[in-house]
Amino acid sequence: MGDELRDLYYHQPFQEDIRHDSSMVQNIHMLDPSFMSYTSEYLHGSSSDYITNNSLGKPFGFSTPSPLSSLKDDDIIKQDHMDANVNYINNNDVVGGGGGSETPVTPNSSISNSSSNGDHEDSNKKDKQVKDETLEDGEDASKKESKAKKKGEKKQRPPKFAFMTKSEVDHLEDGYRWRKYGQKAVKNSPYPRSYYRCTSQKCQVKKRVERSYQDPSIVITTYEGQHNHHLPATLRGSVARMLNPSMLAQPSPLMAPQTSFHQEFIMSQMPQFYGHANAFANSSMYHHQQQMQLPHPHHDYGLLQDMVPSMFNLKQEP
DNA sequence: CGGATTTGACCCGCGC
DNA sequence: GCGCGGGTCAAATCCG
Repeated sequence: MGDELRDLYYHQPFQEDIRHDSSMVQNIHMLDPSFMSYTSEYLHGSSSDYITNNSLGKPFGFSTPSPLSSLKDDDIIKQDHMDANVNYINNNDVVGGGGGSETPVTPNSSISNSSSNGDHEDSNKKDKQVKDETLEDGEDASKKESKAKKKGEKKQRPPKFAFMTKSEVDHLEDGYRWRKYGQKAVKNSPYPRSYYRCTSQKCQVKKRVERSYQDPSIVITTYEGQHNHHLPATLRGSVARMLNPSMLAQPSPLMAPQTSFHQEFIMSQMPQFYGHANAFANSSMYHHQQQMQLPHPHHDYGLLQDMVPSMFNLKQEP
């Protein structure tokens, strides 16, 4: 992975809280890139703007519309088909963990620079709000404004990070407070997709939760954006240690405390905003197909940020 | 009563 | 241009 790419990486607000339902959660499967095809705008609308930093990308083989179809409890995820619009970078750092040190985590910066993604969301929201609030005389102007904004460049979206969790509960505790703001039926799936927004003021982080129709025991969670605040005080004590240290602005092991907890990180899905789409569309990594034995939960593969360093690599504001 | 959830309507981007 | 699907809004409703 080139430096220029890494520099563009956002820090990902990933946390996995297995506190309240730890007995039910058996495996945590980091999501495969093709899964992200369910976010049509994400993939289709900005395909060229994203690069998946996915160490396991190529082995994720899903020929059906749902990449989860082949998800198995035996830790193997396959992929034989990927959305041609999406480009994947095979980040060996993730699995090997050896590259983790290359992208040091800067624990405190997630708080100060989170405005980057919030801006996008804010602008999007503003477009709508302005439209609504100025129906009388400002409608034209607002429309023009929003159009002009989109004209030049495609709408940028915050970084996303998705993962699969084997769980009986849809909405996993992750230490933050969320307010549900929508629910939509998922095409070809009996299970709806729920939309959540962080309840913290000015925090634009969202997450989507849906259940795999292929394997209803699997919950797919997609985070979007970065939290610009600490964990809620009431949750910090019990959850903090399990979460991304950068979210807590203090170093703490992410995975280590969970050794007693049976879980598996199977994949990483790291969409990135980066215009190297075509560069990888035909790459061997992109087309490489093979099964990969995923890390066993009992193996010590270190912190998540070691596995997926780019996830925790903050985008630095100039 | 205030905050969270539900749910139908609406907006937007994309493909045909 | 139109239809479809994803995402969001916001009024109504629920609930502690």
